[in-house]
Amino acid sequence: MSGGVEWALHCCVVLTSVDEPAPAARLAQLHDVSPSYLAKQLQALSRAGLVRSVQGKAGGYVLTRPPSEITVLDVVEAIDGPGPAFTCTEIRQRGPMATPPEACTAPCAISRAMANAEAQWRAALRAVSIADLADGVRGDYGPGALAGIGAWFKAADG
Amino acid sequence: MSGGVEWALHCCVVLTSVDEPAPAARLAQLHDVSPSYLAKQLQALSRAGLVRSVQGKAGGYVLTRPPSEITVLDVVEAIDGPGPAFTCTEIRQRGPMATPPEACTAPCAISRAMANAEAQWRAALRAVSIADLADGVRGDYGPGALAGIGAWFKAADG
DNA sequence: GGTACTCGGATACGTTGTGTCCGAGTCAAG
DNA sequence: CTTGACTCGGACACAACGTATCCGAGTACC
Repeated sequence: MSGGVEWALHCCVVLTSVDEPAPAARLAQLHDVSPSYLAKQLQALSRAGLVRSVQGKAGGYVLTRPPSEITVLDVVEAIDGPGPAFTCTEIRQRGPMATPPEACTAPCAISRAMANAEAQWRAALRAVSIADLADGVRGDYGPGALAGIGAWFKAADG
Repeated sequence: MSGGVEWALHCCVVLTSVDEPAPAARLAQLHDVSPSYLAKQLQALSRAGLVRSVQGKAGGYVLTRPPSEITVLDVVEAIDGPGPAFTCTEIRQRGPMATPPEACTAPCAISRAMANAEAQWRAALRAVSIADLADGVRGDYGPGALAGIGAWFKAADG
């Protein structure tokens, strides 16, 4: 899985606690990661419609929906792509003992098992929202953690 | 995910219906895939202890356990590696607003959500055995399908 | 003892992910 | 209205992993 997913999720949680647009460079400075590469991930979130970009002097990124309406699965699919990780090549239709195509209307047993497992995975990610993650952070480090980050964004530098 | 997982799973199902050792070249011929590359996957299965290789003139691969004792997860981990797909970089400990290390005894909320989803995925794969896959194939194409493949292995050519 | 067949690891190639850069567009200020 | 500076957006190199291949070591059979 792409490592940029972690960055994108952290950025979404941070965007929960800031009301003004947050520039990509500032988010990169906060997490101490490559600004150029983080910009790429935020562009992907923008294409997926999860965040909205405002340009100009005081521009940046803002969430398009309330955090409770954005699931972790949305972010993962925006970065890694919506396609399933396992792709069936239909090798059962190849070779000397190939299964005839008329018998291949339904996916094979292997494909079904993998698809079912991925469905479970997606369901678990769909059940968690960005708001839930923010609540988890508050529960771990206290309510002041996210508030402090929100205040840091307004300050000149860190 | 590595595409070789599909090949390995198909090979394990086929090995269910053959009692004599099956050479890698023959399995590749059956599936119409690259013999050299399939050999690499079978070597991975051998290292994981799922199959045992017998050398010599009538050599090949055989399952080390009954098919009901080999799970799909075992095969996936043997090919793709046992490590989790999502790896937490602990970026919360970096940057100007870094979380102090003494507060990072437990994984962060994001890491927990991803780990939970992967646990669901693994559980689904662990619940399906190679014997279950073979039963599914028999249910789809009739009992003669796997038996025919077993007979094909004894024949001279296909 | 010879032979032919098998696996096993070491070796190139291609694609995807990673990281970076500069230009187009836009809002704010003067 | 002009200027300016800051923002995003897409296009451009680099690296790592997955893909594909080959030849040598070992073994059972003849």
